[in-house]
Amino acid sequence: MTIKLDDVAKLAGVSKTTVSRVLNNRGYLSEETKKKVNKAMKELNYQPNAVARQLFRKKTNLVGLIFPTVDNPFFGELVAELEPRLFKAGFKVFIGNSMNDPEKEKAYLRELISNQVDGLIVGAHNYNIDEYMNTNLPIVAIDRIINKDIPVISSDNYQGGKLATELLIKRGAKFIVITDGPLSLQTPAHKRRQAYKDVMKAHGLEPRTFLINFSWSIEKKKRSIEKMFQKFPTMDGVFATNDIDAAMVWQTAEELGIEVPADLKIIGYDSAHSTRLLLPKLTTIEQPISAMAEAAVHTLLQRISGENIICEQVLPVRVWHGRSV
Amino acid sequence: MTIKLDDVAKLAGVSKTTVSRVLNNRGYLSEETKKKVNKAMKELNYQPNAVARQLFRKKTNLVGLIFPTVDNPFFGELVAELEPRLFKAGFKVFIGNSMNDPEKEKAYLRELISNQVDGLIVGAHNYNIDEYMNTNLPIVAIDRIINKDIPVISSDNYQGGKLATELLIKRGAKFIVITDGPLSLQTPAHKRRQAYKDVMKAHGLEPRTFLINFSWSIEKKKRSIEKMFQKFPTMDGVFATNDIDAAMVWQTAEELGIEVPADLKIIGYDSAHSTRLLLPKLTTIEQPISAMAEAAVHTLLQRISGENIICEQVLPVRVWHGRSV
DNA sequence: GTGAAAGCGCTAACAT
DNA sequence: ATGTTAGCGCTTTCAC
Repeated sequence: MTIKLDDVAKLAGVSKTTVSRVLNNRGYLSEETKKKVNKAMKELNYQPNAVARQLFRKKTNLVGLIFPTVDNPFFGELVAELEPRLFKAGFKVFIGNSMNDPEKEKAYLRELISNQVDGLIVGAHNYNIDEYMNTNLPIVAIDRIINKDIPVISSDNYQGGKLATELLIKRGAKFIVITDGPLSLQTPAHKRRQAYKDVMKAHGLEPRTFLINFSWSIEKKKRSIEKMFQKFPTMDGVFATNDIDAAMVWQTAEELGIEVPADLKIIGYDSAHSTRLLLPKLTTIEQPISAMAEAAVHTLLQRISGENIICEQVLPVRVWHGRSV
Repeated sequence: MTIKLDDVAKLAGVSKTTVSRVLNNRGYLSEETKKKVNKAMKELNYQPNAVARQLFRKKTNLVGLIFPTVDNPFFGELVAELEPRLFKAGFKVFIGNSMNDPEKEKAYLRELISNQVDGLIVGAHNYNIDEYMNTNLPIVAIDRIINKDIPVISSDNYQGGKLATELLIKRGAKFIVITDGPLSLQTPAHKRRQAYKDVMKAHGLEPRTFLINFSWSIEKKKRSIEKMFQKFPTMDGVFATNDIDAAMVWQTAEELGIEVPADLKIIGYDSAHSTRLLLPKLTTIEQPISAMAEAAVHTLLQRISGENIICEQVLPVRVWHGRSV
């Protein structure tokens, strides 16, 4: 049995109200009473029940995070940057890894709403989900379009795609393939592909897309990449829209005896801290993860406090110069 | 204003009790009533308030996860493996990144207890924290000793340290340095160092430890590693107790013109999925992350359901053969 | 089969 | 300066 307010009150010889007042430091209290109550709380090792408070206050100080998986350097770093900022602002964090499964995402959404979270930060890359529409919960999306009313934080995907493609071309690549997820996902990240196409066309080169789904297993991705090499034997450049895929392309090239960057130039995307530490030689587009987290939390807090600012925030990217291009 | 049970009851023309029964599928109900109520719930888009339920039931179906940071391939993968298993078992997940800050860990612990979590999985590597003692909350620790009553899941750290050291020696290294965190942390991972020492001594070699604290910044780690090379100019082997450090050692060696593995052999530890994808050439000790997550969840669920099994579970490790040794 | 009423632990009017 | 009481949204005895 856990200790509750009433137990403390009885031990201190006062009413529940008084204990509550001490707990919340509200109203008039004599020093003596405060001391008595504090002593009783210590003695019983009293911990207030947050659930009861939440019910009364209709505020939980809980924020839900829905992301594909934390087991990916980009999302891992993003969550690691979000969480302490939210904690500092007084929020605890629920996490849900949707693995890009719409059913799981829906389930999370329901659970989180049911748990009365005060807000949501969503970075999962899913198909349209009605549940987002029927709620006036404060939500912020990262790199994802949910609907017009939900603010989106993203990095400059068009610029990133442009920088990547131009760099490959500048270094002499002509047969450049972009690896990307399905277009059916509504994400600003598709601007990377648009930029790629635009730049290719501007240089009189033919754009080619090869599908690699983010949520495929490692084995399936690996087989797909091998197929890509078969399908495009004269390929001399790859723009992979995330670093893990870029690393797998590089690995496959090595297995096939293809020299990087001499025979094949590879550029990735994301450049999370841990990726840069493990594979600094990978040339890649660096997303400002920390700044994105900052913007997301800032915007969410604004929303929670009632400011109904609708906006899209686009943060700058830059090239991380490794040795793969 | 949110829709509550009472609103549904009114619209359906029944009592709260009946709606609650429909919601929980309990007791006798006529088909007709069920239909009426379900219709009303749909119409109002009713979502039950989990907080109110939690207060009544004294069960939250919430589990807290306390880890240093999800922005590290090992912990990221661990959390990614824990979360879906807990979700499947009906639990939602709170996450707290302690960054090995005891104050933050204490704060999390208090918050989570206050939030009435049903259980805790702790993998943060901290100094002793009293708060763990004064609770009879079901807890499972990963690679960490909290007290005798708390089950520990770990991989076979002694065997890992032995395999690593023996491999370095077998390939001809003689001046082998281990990089490790401070001994003051109570973690079974210290057995890696013990195994290293034992094996070195058995081969008549002198063990040498170089401190690299997990929670140092990248820059500080980098400077430390550079110092290590200065301090031990004849070093020909490094056993890094995590892969990120191993990668940094390798990177520094390259900058200094030292050939790996010819002049310097490096072996890491952890071998998370994403690390293996990014840097498959790193020879390292592979922890069975998925099996550890499975064991942790299984044990926690047992504890939550009241079985008071005290146990230490040690799972096997193996060598990932890259090209750095 | 269905409803009225009490209570989970806490807070805040409204007394006194 | 402190206590009494009602109520947050839900579930569950106990009646009918």
